[in-house]
Amino acid sequence: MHGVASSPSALKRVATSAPGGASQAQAAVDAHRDEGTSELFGITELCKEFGISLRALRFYEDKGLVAPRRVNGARVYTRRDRARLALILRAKDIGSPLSEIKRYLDLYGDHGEGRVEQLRYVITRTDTAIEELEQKRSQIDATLAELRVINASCRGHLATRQRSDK
Amino acid sequence: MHGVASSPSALKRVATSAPGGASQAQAAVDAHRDEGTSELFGITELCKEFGISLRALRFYEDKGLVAPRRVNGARVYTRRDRARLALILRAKDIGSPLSEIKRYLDLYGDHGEGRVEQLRYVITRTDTAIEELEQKRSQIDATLAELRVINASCRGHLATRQRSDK
DNA sequence: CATTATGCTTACGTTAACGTCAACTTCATT
DNA sequence: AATGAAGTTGACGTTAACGTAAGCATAATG
Repeated sequence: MHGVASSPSALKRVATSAPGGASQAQAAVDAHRDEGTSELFGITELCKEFGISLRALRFYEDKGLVAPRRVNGARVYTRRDRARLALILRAKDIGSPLSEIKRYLDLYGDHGEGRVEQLRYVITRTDTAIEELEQKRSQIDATLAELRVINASCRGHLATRQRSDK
Repeated sequence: MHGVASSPSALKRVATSAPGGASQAQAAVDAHRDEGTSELFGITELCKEFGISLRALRFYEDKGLVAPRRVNGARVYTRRDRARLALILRAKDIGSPLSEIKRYLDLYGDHGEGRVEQLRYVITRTDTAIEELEQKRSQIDATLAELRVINASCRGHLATRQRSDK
């Protein structure tokens, strides 16, 4: 419950951030307000949508993970910003520290178009990222196996106890 | 590499903490000194065996996770202390915070072994840990899929570039 | 027009799990 | 006696990821 997947809102996020997320009735109601403006988001809007705090989102900005435009000082997020945020949170749920996430985003980031050097960079970067994730995955598998053994063993002992307690 | 099982020495620990750990030749040499005393360990001894720092072990003591005896102020660990430490580190690798580990150990505490309540605790704890890890695993799988798509796409573009560059 | 509501920035606080220093004491050798 | 290795206890530093509060500006609303 701690350390690993310590985000209590992971499920909620998956649910609410799905392309067809909020109830369609509500979406229809909102539509007459959002018509044509639905490409821009305010900070609270985005935070509610993803279940994070304002402070957190601003913090991500400080760390250079997102860079919304400003209108009278106020942050205005585009669909791309929203997409980046989604990536950030997914990476976070996986357990990556923000520093790593930044590196990941920096390479994926504003790649105008496929400049050859850029392409090579992205390729090697994703290669190592993939390797790392695969390692992580196998670590998780190993731990899962151990946990299952422990769990089963405990259940066994417990059953024995209860039999002998009769 | 972060968050989950972030201990780089996990494997080493498994290897070096095996009952036949240090080279048997050395063990034989030590034997004439340790004969009958081999049940006690110094702090550096234990730390080396488990690949942790002195500071860390003392820290665990501060947190009440271990309580070695003192001989002239110096810490002296018994086999039971060593066993506790092994448990602590295993739990840590799973991702439990020290506070949780303490609760677990307190339950396990002086009551010899397998008290029913402790068994139940371990079972529910591993149950939730397993669920969390499974979620994380599927998240990783999703990200891996995405990364592979990006990677392949980049390789494709790169190939195209090189053909047209000829 | 006064009150909320919302947002911004700056700055200090917090928790976890140690690392790093400094300043000794104790023990075994040389 | 002196040296060096190993141990001890504070005290302060560090990284990550925010939380909380303070103070100020703007914007919407009764």
